[in-house]
Amino acid sequence: MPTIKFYVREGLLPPGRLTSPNQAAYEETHVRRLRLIRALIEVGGLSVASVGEVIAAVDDPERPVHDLLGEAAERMVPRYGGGEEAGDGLVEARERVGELLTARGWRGYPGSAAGEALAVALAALGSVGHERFAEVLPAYAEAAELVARADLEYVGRHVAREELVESVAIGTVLGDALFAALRRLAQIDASSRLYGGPEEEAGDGDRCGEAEPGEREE
Amino acid sequence: MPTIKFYVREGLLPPGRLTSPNQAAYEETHVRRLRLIRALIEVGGLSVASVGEVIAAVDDPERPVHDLLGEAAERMVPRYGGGEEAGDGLVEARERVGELLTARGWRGYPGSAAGEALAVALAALGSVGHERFAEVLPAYAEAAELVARADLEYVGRHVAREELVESVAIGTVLGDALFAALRRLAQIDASSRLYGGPEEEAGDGDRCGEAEPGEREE
DNA sequence: GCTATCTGATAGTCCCACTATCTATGATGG
DNA sequence: CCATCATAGATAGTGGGACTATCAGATAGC
Repeated sequence: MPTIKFYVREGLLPPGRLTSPNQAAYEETHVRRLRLIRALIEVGGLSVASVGEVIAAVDDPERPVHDLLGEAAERMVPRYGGGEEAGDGLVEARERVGELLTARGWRGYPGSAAGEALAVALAALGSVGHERFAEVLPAYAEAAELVARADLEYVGRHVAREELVESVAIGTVLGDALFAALRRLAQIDASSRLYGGPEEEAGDGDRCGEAEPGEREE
Repeated sequence: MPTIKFYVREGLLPPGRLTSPNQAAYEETHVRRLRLIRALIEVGGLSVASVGEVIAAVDDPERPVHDLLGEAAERMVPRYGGGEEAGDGLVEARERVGELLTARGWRGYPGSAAGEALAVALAALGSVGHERFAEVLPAYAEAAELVARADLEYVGRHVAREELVESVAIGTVLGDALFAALRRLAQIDASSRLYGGPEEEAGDGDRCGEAEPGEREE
């Protein structure tokens, strides 16, 4: 409950309608909004400040439907402090990003947050000796297109106009987490298949015992 | 430089070989290790503590090649405090994860960190009114397989045995960032294509001006 | 009327990633 | 040889982020 007050203070959550100077009424939308906030923070790993930006975008009625998805997606590139010692392979990486965009026929400018994030990731890979990793970019891009198509299709099928921005925010952030987890699982499977034991690896979760969640206090 | 000392203290970086009580020699491996650390922290968004675990895994010579990939991948699920008020849709989500695993024929137990992460993400999506998002899981899973295959292929082609764990660590963490960026770009393209203007959107990065990196101090 | 509860505001706590200071030792160079 | 200076190692401090606790003041309900 004190956390809620905190979010209100931070502007993430609108204050409840005051029925009297000391009594506020919270409605359905508040609960919904709070769940959104928690999901973005806990699952998406966003900072409170980032959530604020997302919320602002969600609440802005001015957004044209066009580039709204892109814009919203744009706003939530989480990390990257900037890195002043850029030089490294960043310039090259940016070029590579540009090449990829044209090769794929993707609209979008390499200077966008997403493009820059890609360049940073590529540069980081290069700096640890994995410049060849760029070779798998086509496969990654293919997969990304697959996912993006699925996202769009889902949005078109199930999402009302007025919920568009919120859904994009959710899909972008939680989708990342979702896909990351799936990638992990697919990797586990693939590696077990390639290097692994004869056949059996799967089971009902014998080791580690992930079943008990109680591990943190609040 | 003080940061390096800090990492040494935290056990992320081995101390340099002392040539005399006040002079230490750092070699190639140190630089390499430092770059790995920075990449994991800055691009991968891992905490120092998580990096420590990854490093420990990388340095452990006991790991059998089998399940090493999976194990390493397992170790770096970043987020999720645990959440004691689990109940929600988590139980259902776990079931859904199990179904997905069997449907896909993926080896791996739903109770693994990755499986749990997936369940958490699904539950979060459900809690904000997007339970239908599960419908796109097959597409996501397909994409994840694509990516995982590309990863494995890359590893098989370019990575020596003794660098395996490190490469998996890098690939897992930086690959997430890479793919997230690509997904953003693909989404921007797809949405621009669907809702967007007539044809032109791409360009050479006119707005925002991402070119100047200098924004933080160190 | 009395108390328990809620609002809003202010201040404090805890954790994390660093960063600064301090001391002893030894390098460097005139 | 001796003064200056840099460095290793240890200890303590800083700053930011996300909460959390405390404190009036104002009812709501008994």
